[in-house]
Amino acid sequence: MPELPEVETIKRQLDSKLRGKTITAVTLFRSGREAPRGKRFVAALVGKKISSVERRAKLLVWRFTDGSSLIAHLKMTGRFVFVGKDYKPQKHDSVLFEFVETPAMRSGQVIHAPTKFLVWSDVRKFGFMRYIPNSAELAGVMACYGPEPLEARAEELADRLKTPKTRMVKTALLNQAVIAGVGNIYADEALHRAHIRPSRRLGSLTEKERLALAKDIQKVLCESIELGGTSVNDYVDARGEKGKFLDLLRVYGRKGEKCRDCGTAIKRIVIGQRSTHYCPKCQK
DNA sequence: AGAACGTCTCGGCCGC
DNA sequence: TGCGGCCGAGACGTTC
Repeated sequence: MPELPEVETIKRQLDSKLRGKTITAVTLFRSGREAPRGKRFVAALVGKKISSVERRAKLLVWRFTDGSSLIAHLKMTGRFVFVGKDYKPQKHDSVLFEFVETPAMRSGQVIHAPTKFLVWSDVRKFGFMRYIPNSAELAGVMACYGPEPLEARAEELADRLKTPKTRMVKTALLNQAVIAGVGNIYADEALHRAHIRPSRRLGSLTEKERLALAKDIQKVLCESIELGGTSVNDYVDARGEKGKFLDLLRVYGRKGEKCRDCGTAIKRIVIGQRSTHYCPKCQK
């Protein structure tokens, strides 16, 4: 599923196409967790004008001009994809949004002239959308997350990797309250770059190692964003295109293949029920 | 059959 | 004995 670089890619596409537009229709194809209390969800959104689309951790945030917002989490297989006017809903689609540039008024009637269609689909239905009525409530949701790795200084990120001393570093990286937005792929990739084994306990890391890891987290995320993220299985961006970072992965999904640095076979273990990949020679 | 890019909840264990 | 912290297991649909 999308991690920070993939969500960031989608965020940029949504922001560039939806900023300033108004939602004119929301169609639900099935009930589900992604659209709690369907009618109210639709009623809350229709007529809202988007001031910007932002990202926090792996959440997408549509900010509306009236201070309310819509948050969306793609989890493993959620997707926002722009579609054409004659698009036929597919099996796992659940919501279709229609937008107009500016709602034209004539004799007190809103003239519907849709210019954009966006579909939300989710094969596994883990993802969700939630309408947030005011900025205070939104702030509450955001407060659950640790610092944004591309906004915080590396030193600040490194400091968050000190405790609890007995926690495995991989487990800490996956915890969104520690650092926001890092998921399974980029945790493994950053640890390889920093030459640190995923099973190391935080208490065993030197200050130098923590700082190196923090900087490698920032680097790998930036590099992936440049290439539109990583598509392992399902991920596509809002244009329906795959990310191109897959070929640059050094360990994730490369069990048995040679380490690009030393030629040793990449190992796969399980930590915190997540598959974890590392080079037994390069990572101490 | 087993695993999949995320996260939540629950139960058990450890240590103060 | 009580409680917080932490960890692992299981759950959430579906696909390949």
